[in-house]
This record gives sequence, C-alpha cells and structure tokens, in this order.
Amino acid sequence: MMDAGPSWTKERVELLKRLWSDGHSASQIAAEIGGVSRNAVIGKVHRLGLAGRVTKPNGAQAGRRPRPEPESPVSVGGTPSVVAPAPPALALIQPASAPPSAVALPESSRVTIMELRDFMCRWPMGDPSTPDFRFCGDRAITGLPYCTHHSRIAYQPAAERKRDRKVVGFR
DNA sequence: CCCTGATTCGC
DNA sequence: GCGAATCAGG
Repeated sequence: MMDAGPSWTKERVELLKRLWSDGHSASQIAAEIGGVSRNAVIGKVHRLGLAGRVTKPNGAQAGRRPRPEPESPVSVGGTPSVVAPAPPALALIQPASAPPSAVALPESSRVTIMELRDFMCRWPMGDPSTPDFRFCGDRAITGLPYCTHHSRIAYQPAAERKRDRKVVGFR
C-alpha cells in the first residue's frame, strides 16, 4: 500500500493550516501530524505564506540569518582569536534619583532596583530575570555594598580551613 | 538547556 | 518544493 514518505497531502496541509491558525507551535503541529519535523512544518508554513501569526513590534522577528559564509577551503585553519570586548566587571546600578517612598526605610524589606539607595545592601535576592527580583535593602556597612549579614557571606575569610589537612600527594 | 519561529541553501 | 542546519531570541 501507500508507504511512500508522507508528503504534504491536501489533508495534511489543511490540518497544518488549522493547527497553525489555532496557535499551535511548529513542534506541536509536527508531533500532531506526525512524520515531519518542526522545521518541515515551519518551512511549509512559510511556503504557504502563513508565517507571522503575531505581528511583533518593530518587526523584531526572531532569528535572522545574515550570512554564514562557507569558509575558504584554501585558507589555513588558523585560530580565530576573536576579540573579547567583554567588560571586566559587572557594574552595579544604582538609581540616581530618589526612590518613591524615600526617607523612611523599613529595616528589613526587600527593595527593587528603583528603590535601592546608596546605603542599602545590594545583595541580590531571587532571579534577576523575573519581576520579583529584589535586593536585600538592609543598611549596608559603610564602605561596603552589603549589610553585615551578607558581608559575612560575601567576604568569607579563608580561615577555619587549615585543619584536617589530608595528604594530597607525595611529601 | 529548554523552547520559539526565521532564514538559507543543497537537494 | 522540501527540510536540515543554523541562526536569533525568550
């Protein structure tokens, strides 16, 4: 019987259209239809002109592919030695203007970056990528970015470590 | 690392 | 036309 590779039959295309317009993702559709990869689905969607269900702001659509460039077969396989401009240290940001509820600060409440003040502990709490990210906000030790509690955590001396020295190698 | 869609290009 | 590879981004 029919065992040829399940190509884009009319039925499959219609199913694709329906699922796509229903908001299913490409991988979901691929799994639903079966026998095709999500790339195949995406490719088909584009060929059908169904792409761009949601118009994103500024046409800031995902993934662009500028120009891979095959790489010269003749050139020597040299080390890229790419320049790494990465900044040496992460600068902590602090608000220049006064926070919403300035003056009176609760002793121990977490603060947002907008509420963070010079004298507040900058110990990060939570996931910076989530909206509930906060800083400790307690009174920081003068001259240090952290409160007493977090300073102890941040600046742990190498003490209490010399005991129990096991024989690591020869001697 | 998981996921998303977009794009390119050899087939 | 097809879709793997590769990309950018959440």
